[in-house]
Amino acid sequence: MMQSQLELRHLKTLLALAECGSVSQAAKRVFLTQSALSHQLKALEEAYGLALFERKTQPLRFTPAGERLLALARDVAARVTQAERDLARLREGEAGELRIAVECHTCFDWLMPAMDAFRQHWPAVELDIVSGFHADPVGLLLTRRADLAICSEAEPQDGVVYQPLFAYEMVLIMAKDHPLAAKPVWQAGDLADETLIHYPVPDVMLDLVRKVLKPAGVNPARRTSELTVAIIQLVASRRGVAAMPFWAVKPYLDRGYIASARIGDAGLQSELYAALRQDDAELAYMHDFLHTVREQSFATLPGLSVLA
Amino acid sequence: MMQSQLELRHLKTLLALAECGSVSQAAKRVFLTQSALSHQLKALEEAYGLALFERKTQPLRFTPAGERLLALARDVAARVTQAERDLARLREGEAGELRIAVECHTCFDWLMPAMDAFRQHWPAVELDIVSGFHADPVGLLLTRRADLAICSEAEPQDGVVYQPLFAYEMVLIMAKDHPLAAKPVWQAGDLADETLIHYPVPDVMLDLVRKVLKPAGVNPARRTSELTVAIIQLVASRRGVAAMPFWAVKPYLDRGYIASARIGDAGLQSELYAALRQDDAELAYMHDFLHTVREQSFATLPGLSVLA
DNA sequence: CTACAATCATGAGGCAATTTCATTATTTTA
DNA sequence: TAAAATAATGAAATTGCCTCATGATTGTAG
Repeated sequence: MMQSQLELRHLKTLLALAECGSVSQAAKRVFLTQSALSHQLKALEEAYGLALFERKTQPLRFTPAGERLLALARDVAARVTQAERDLARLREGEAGELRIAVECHTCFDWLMPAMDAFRQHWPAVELDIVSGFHADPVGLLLTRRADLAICSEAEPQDGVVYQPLFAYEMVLIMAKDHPLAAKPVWQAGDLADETLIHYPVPDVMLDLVRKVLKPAGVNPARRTSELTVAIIQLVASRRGVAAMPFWAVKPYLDRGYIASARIGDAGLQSELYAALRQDDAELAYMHDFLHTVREQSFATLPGLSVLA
Repeated sequence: MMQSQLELRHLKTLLALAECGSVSQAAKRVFLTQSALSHQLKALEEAYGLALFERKTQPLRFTPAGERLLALARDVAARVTQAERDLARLREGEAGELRIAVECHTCFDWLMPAMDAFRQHWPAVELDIVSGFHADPVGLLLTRRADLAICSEAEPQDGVVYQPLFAYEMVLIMAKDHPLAAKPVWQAGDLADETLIHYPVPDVMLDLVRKVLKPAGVNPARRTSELTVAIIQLVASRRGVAAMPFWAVKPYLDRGYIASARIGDAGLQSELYAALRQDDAELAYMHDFLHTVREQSFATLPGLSVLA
């Protein structure tokens, strides 16, 4: 007994498990196999001679013992993170500059909370948003008008490195009484006679157009709006359909304002990357910002998946 | 960079290092080799890109970065210990009985603080001391009049297990103006014409008599006293010499009240073990008590060494 | 109710991280 | 200044963790 010593790795596993509710999902979160986590948890339970979870349920439930260890994990993880931030500041100093270029409207939903959290930890880093929806946010990086760019593809470019943030599914939303509202999966052709409502940005920045409609030669009517809530309202009022991140529309779906459908049989997967200048790639506050974004986003947005 | 993830193992190493002041001593404390710790610390420093210690000094000093990690270690270690205690209570319940048989007078010096700390953590465990200085404390165990016995030797016995506590050196103390006060090492023969002052216990419980004088056939005059301070006073008043644990007399040596000498060329090493009934050997509160004793003792008594 | 999909458990085997060993370098002490 | 103690280093060895492959179990759809 007590053969395997408790390690931070175990606590991180517990945190992932609590967030994901299943061993296999948690495994993806910590970049290990389901098997690895299963072994790890079994070892933990044997070490303490206590059941830590009830596995027969979905999502799995923690026993009181499991809850106690989970509380330790939350507590310790926060302290470790804080200590490592302090070390990074000792190494690189407190100050820096972080101007963020954003090309997607919905990004603000997760960007704002992340920036708020980051500001607490790095008060001396100058945070800024480079607004205006540029077709080429990476260009801003190289011309030093921004230090970090959010983008949906990692096109290799000299002097630029890409850090994966997360992936999610874009769903099609429509009025609840739309004739095709019951159809669980829409194909490109189903959109031919619809009005597509989207943000006022170039087509290359619209995943639905770029990855689905254009390849299929489908070209529906268009209408634009700046605000997410406005788009939702237009959709609910049968003025058209829109493609939105699942996490952005889930609250409206839950309340029954609108209906949603998968786009194509496999669904339309979107990815988000952060682009940085190679020189900045090792800066601690950059890493910490990206870490904060992932942590905040996974904790608050439903349906996210990890991105290698 | 950041190749090796921080683990609790590293934090434990830091704690040992802070307590011992040297890598090789710390290595003994955590039951690893000096080399292992050296590699470990180097990896830590490389992972954070920071020097954590100044090695050119004795005892070694922590840099600000090292201090920060050390603070994390103290903080986290305490929380982990507390959580594991809670788990143990979930597993085995809060209550229990812990009657301690003690055969050595000085033991009370470290036993009392340890019992105080333990009482905080296990309020429902009935703590008691079985007093009277029995020649056979292990007998009390088997007759169930005690649950734990402190003893200086681990004589194998059926149904009894021994847990090492710590080891220390017994030194000879004498008046500062004693003719042999400058002699750094005393041999058995040097005691022939002295008066030996000791606690009123059987000879088998006096390491000096049992391990040194008897084998050499030396039989000095005797005098007894119950109290450590009284013995110190008698020694300082040139009424005789005494053998005492180094940690018990260090304060008096530092203040110059008495002088001390090593007993025999290798010194007289004493060891302390806790004896338990085999049935009780897995009880969490027993383990925790032993752990508390070691922790408290190493933290407060000078010159202790670990015991396999 | 059965079949399929998803999740979890388990044992064997591979591999990488950590430890030990052996040695050299450095610092402290006598 | 020599000797003793402590620390660093590289290579070898061990340990332990992870992955793979597979079987068991649970949940779900037809």
